[in-house]
Amino acid sequence: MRQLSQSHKISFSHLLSFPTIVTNNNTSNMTMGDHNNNWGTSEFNHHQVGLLDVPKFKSAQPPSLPVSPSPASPSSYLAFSSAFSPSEFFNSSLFSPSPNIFASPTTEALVGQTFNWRNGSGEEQQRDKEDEKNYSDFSFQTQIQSSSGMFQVQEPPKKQDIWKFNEPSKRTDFSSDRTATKSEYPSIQRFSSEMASDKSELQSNSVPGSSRFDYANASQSVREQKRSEDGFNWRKYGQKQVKGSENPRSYYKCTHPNCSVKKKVEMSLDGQITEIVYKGHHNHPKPQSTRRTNSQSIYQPSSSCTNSGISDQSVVTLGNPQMDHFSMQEDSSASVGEEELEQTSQTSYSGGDQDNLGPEAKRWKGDNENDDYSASGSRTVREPRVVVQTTSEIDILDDGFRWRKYGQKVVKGNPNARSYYKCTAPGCSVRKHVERAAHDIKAVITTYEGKHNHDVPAARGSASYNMNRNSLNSNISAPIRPSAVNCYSSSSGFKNSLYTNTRLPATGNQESFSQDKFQHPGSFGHSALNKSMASYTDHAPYSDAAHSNAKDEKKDDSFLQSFLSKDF
DNA sequence: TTCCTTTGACCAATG
DNA sequence: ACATTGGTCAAAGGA
Repeated sequence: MRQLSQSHKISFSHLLSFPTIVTNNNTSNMTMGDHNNNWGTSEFNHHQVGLLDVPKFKSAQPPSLPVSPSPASPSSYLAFSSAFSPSEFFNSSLFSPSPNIFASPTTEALVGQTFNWRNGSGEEQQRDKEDEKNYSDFSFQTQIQSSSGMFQVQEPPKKQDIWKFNEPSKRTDFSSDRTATKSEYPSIQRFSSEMASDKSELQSNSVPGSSRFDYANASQSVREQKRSEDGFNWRKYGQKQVKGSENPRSYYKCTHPNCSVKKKVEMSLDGQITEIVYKGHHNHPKPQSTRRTNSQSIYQPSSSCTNSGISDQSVVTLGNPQMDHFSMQEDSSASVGEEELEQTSQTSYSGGDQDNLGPEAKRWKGDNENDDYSASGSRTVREPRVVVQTTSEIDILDDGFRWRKYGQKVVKGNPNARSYYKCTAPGCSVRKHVERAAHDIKAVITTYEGKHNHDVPAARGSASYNMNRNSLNSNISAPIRPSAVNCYSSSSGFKNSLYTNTRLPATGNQESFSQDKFQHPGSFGHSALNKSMASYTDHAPYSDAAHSNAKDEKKDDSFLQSFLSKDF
């Protein structure tokens, strides 16, 4: 582990000194034969590696949890504009994948983004409500690509009243050394909350180039820093190495008296929170935040950060530079008050098929079924009924289209969750799902269904956006644009493409359409950084995918319905 | 002194 | 009943 962590060590300046780290440094060493496929392969080593750490950490400290995000300014992170793509960086050999934190291969780089999110400080509930209507419009906008929010209405987890919040890419490591100090973690958490705490502050800080971090102010009181992004104070009471994951799991209790809310957090070795599971509901208001005055000092959001507010009921995932994943869930049944809707989760089942719950989840489920905690003796009386999940529209670098995640599940034969995405273009019913191959975490299987009825969207704000749109012709809008398409899934009609051993699915896919890319560079806001040499050899199957839209739509609906009703 | 994290040990749930 | 695994406790130590 430590060796692994060492391998991740890289200084921030070093990072910046390699702003155009070439993708696909690794060549595929996995053959499609592993899947009985003869698909074109491209290297894909997707992972959620924490990025860019600030050089503040205890040397030689093991990455015990909670690994503390360094108090780097988000702007430092956000400042990764087109000049530097973290995803590209991740493609470099400087990073190795974290096998167990492969949350979503489709949630790639989101750099230099602009956030719009709901504000959530307690005293601003009124404004929250006003903002609420805009909440669905929550969006990430990036200089390279953009994301807009989505809602995902999920049925309550079957036989499960825990909130499981999976944050595949909770944060970004700003430090070069993963061995961050514990005080840094709250910092990053605060970033999330503080981003939410005051829109005006953030906006005022949203000055281009203001990617400055006030380190002096970062070292404020420990207690303050220990407040999590959800606005509550937590006390860690345990840490455990769980099976099946190299990421240790930390257990936290709410420090408020008589409050038995717990959460467990899994964090990858590189410091990224890969999963947060909440249990119970707070029986108290969120602690009065004093961070507001500190927010600016702690983080000076860069220009790419604007803020429309984050609700206290939301959990902000400041993610992985490859993925900014904003997730929010609301417990419609919460009775403590809206302020108590802080518990959010993205149902992401880590394992098991039954109810999509792994043993671990079942344990907590069982606890909740009993409505009490054996340890604390206090009771949890509220259960989430309807979960509304807001996730950023996810821009998929790999194929140029924008995708919205609408589901995730673990399927038989593969412990890795399969992410389901739908093209966000209006009227476009193309879907795809992505999963990491069971046998090789470096391999990602992407399965497409349907045909895009639109051009490849260029990155919003991209100078070439219009050019791209104008230049794209119908031929370019070939059904789908994965790099490798192999076969139909007999059951779903999905078409499979397999990316293997590539750091980014993006590169492989894009490369597969390299000609398009060159002809229409605007199609890929980050294309300049893509130097993937992966080749795509077989487009033919796409013609098979060119079903009629009507057919696809029908299939979409049925699929989605069945999917949601069955698994969500 | 207080509060927190760390961490090994213990307990309980699960298969 | 047993082994495995996850969850929690609590002493020790740090900030």
